[in-house]
Amino acid sequence: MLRSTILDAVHDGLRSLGVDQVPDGVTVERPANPEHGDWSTNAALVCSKLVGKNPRQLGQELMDLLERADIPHVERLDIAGPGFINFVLSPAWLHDVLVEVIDQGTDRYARPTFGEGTSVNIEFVSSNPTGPLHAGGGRWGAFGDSLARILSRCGYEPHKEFYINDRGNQTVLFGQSLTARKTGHAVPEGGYQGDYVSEWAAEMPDDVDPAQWGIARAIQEVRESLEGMHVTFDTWSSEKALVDSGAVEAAVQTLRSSGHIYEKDGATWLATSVEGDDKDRVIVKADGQFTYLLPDIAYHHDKFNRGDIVIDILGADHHGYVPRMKASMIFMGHEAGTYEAIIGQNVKLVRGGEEVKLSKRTGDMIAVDELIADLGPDVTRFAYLIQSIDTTQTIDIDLWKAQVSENPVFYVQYAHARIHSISREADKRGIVRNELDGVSLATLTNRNELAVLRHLLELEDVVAGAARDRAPHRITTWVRDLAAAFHSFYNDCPILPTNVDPELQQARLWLVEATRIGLSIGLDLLGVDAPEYM
RNA sequence: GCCCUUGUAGCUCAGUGGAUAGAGCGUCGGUUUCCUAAACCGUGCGUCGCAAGUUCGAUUCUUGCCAAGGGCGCCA
Repeated sequence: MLRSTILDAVHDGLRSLGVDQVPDGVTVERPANPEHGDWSTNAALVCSKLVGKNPRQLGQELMDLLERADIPHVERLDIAGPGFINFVLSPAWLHDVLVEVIDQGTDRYARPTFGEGTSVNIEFVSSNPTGPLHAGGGRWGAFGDSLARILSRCGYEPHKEFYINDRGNQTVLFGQSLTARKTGHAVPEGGYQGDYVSEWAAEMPDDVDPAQWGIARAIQEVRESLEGMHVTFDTWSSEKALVDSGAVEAAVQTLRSSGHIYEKDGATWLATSVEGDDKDRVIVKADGQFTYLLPDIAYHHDKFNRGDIVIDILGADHHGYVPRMKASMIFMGHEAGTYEAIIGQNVKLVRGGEEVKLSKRTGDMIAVDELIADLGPDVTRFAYLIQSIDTTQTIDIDLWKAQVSENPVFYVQYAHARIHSISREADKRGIVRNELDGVSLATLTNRNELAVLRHLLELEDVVAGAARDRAPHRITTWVRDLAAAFHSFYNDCPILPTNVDPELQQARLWLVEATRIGLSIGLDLLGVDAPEYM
């Protein structure tokens, strides 16, 4: 990589200027403003104090050395502002990027390797199996599935998992609600009021356990809804099966031998506060029943069989849960940091100018199905993935519906479709793209052409950053930027007309192909279709 | 009271320890005998919530305050 070559040269230069230990803060970065060159280093600013010179002076001396260092593609050096050294490169270095994209293709370009050898278990959605998935829950589906794709691209082996809470009070109430509706009685206190309960009750055969039948019905519904936006799971884990297997008792044994269990007020407590929790937690109540926490501990322990790292994606209302589970996993013998929780902020849904409160129990529902039916899977997923999971999201359904043909998803997809249109038109006109070896990329000098290449160059860093920071929305941002650069290029740089120089035409055809590769990679990571026609 | 997240353009949101803070939508104007106008180009726009600290440099990090949302059960 050219960046590391430049960084090495900077380090060498600093050493010969008397900086023995080059600080970590010395970096080589792409300046935001293209007028500041292609790469830039803050070396003189960071090191000036160490050698007792002012930044401009040190910068000048460093620049003199770098000019003699003969770094490939470097055309010119500038010192600017408080002491930045800017590297202006010949376009040839970006042409190398084009060759790299083409050589490596969709499968191998922008595929970091730092995750190799590590498996990651990602649990997400895991909504209560007592009804359809509401539109807020779709956010976790889109997020989790895309994160898995991104991690996979970085070499990790992701394992996507859905936990079915198919025992406990809620399931009993749900079963009772179904029975009540089926027999024409009132739904019990605290039961489920939604219209779907009546609909499902009508489907329910007479000779079944209502709770278990209802759960299976709900899970089928949730699974199909999520598949409707291309979200799938590798494992659907049953809480009931886990409890029946004796895993809970085994977990208690392990916790007991870890020495963090004690009895108080007739209950059994887990001393999670020694690992950062606010207070200790009850795991077995005075009446002998265990709390929800205990099966959860057993389950999270079990997930380590399917991942070196275990990630939960949880809604903001669960954030208080994280410290107790972190502590519990340490007690269960898992290294600190191998359990990780991503807290996503909630989704607000607005329809007809008013917020719709989502609750299965009261029956106020906008099912994710409904959203997908209105907007289509691509728009729905893109909408969920367009902003950071740390921000509360407001989805105004009327607005998205109205803008269904005029939104960022189509903008990006249109770029991809345009590329295929170019190929089709080239075929029609008998224009053949020659082997890349024989094509002179030096003809690509237009600022829009180079801008496309700069974006392609960024992709590997963007993918790596999205994986490390668990931030799929960075891919969304990148893909929009690449599409914008491509549309500008397309408008400014004709490709197929007869008056285009054949050399340039060939180079542009390859640039178009490289863009196609970039868009395909990005859209695939988001789980959004890359259409050939629009 | 304590904990988590957020506070950036009219709206919805990106972004960054640096050099003039960005995009979409909305406004107004322009571009098609030529590869998809679902596009492009131009136009306006900001005390980056407030205050202090760290730093050569803070919108970005730390602390306090203010505001919004979400949590603080022997519920799950």
